[in-house]
Amino acid sequence: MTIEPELCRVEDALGILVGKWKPIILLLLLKNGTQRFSELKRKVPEITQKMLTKQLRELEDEDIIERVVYPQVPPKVEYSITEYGKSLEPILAAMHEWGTKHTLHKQQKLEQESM
Amino acid sequence: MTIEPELCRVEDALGILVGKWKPIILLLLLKNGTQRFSELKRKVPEITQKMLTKQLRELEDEDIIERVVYPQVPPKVEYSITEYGKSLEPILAAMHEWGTKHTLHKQQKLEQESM
DNA sequence: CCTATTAGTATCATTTAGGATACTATACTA
DNA sequence: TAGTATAGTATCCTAAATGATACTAATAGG
Repeated sequence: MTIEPELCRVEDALGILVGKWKPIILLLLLKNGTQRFSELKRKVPEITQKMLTKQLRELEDEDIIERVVYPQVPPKVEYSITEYGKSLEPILAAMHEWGTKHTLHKQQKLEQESM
Repeated sequence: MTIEPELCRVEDALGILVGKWKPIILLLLLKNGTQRFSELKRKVPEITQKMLTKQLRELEDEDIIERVVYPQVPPKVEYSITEYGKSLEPILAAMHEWGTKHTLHKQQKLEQESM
């Protein structure tokens, strides 16, 4: 296996996770299931509507999440992780595990430096 | 476990992998071991020296790679993955695996749409 | 009739990432 | 003595991501 195709596959996965708000959106949906636009907005107040919409659309375009519009007024739109999207969980789990170790690693480094 | 610390850990890992050239640099070093600056440059000709330097420095700052300078002229600097950096491999592997499936998924989607 | 509600868009501004190009030091070689 | 090689810096510029703010439609409730 040369490096090139391997790189592409890695970057495919990375491309889907990258975006200032995508990880938290995915974690929220994975954890709490189907949620309305306004619920997500409420749980991540720092995000602007424009950004929330944009990140949701991008995830939807990749079939990671599903968008269901109810024909009501005021509008109701629900988002949920697709079965396919759930396949990202091992990656997120691996990152979470690594990140936890990394936090320790950084702390130890700081302690060393201060001695 | 609330979402916040979980998110931070995920973003720590993500932050280290994100950067236009970081994945390929890591894959090259993981695959081929210690390499000089110029070797990396040769294998990734599209990258500018400035960017290569920058990405290498960022990886070094996180202890993912190690930089060894030989006091020679012309200069010789070797880069290698640290033991700690090797712990990123499961993440890269998970991404690679996922990306491979994702490529298939996209192909199937295209075929469906063209029917 | 006025107001709140929801899930957005539209427009503009700012920030961050990335790129192009030129420059450097110093020893070795032709 | 001019040219080459290496691992960078410095400066300027462009493009992409993100943010702030204001706006919309249509209905229900007071």
